[in-house]
Amino acid sequence: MSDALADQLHERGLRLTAQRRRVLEAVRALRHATPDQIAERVREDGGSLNLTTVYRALDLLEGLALVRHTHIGHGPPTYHPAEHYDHVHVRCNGCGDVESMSTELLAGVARELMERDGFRLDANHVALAGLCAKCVAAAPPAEKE
Amino acid sequence: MSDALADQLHERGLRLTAQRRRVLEAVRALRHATPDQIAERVREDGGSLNLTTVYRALDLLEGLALVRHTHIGHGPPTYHPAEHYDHVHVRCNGCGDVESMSTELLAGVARELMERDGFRLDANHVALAGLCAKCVAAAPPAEKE
DNA sequence: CTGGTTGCAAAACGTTTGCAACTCT
DNA sequence: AGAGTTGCAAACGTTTTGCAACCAG
Repeated sequence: MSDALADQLHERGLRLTAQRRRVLEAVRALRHATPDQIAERVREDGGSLNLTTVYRALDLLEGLALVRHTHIGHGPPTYHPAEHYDHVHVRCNGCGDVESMSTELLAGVARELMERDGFRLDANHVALAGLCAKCVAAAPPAEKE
Repeated sequence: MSDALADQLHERGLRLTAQRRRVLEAVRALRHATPDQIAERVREDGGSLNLTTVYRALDLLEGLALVRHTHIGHGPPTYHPAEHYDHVHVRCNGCGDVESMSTELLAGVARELMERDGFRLDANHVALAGLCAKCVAAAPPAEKE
């Protein structure tokens, strides 16, 4: 089951360590999490884990297509289990709120880019930016980023 | 003319300094530039300018709607004169190439977000990500970010 | 004159790297 | 045993902050 991990590692001569298992578990438990939050979560669960190791594990897990990451605004990237990656993030520059939407939203754009340029859009990799209804209403919006 | 700057500053009780004028000139000359490049440019032109001041001036100029910035990939943001802000950036995660396209590309998405959620899309603020034709062709693409 | 502005040095932030110690297989 | 892996400390690049000196109005 979770030994998609074990198998994929062994195939490549890599090792299954407690840290890697914990990082993957944390990503799956949190759904949306930064490297920092992942480390913290593992520690709350009684594990020990260096931030450096989290970065290396996430890199590895992304290579194995078990996790994916998204850039939302300026901060650190957020990691998702590969199974829950399929949505577009839309972020308000005013209040910082992030909404998840169906990838459907960008289907037309994806098609156009593919047909015209052969470009394969990764609709989930970066969050769309703008101003939500509330922040549009609130006069000259002091945008954050 | 360029004293949209002077006027706007005075209205708010702020001061027109050589540094602020130089930063705005550099942004206009370069069209696409990071804070670092802006500082360098000013120094090449014989001015002196601290990086800290560039950050503060850009913040200010953005507040005055004279410049705007875009996030392209992981690196520092790029600043544009407000007059040349109107295009979408599309970035390949494989080779890092960035293409500028008409904002038209996202017009449909912008309309949908506005109608459905009252969300005002800022189509230019972040670059769309994906893989260009070349990088799609090149086998298992080792994506960079 | 005097409050806005600058430069410098230092801190903050997220991320990466070198290296010795350690551990999975 | 031996290659892969970890943790630590230090370096990195970008951005922010505190503060004294400065200068535009």
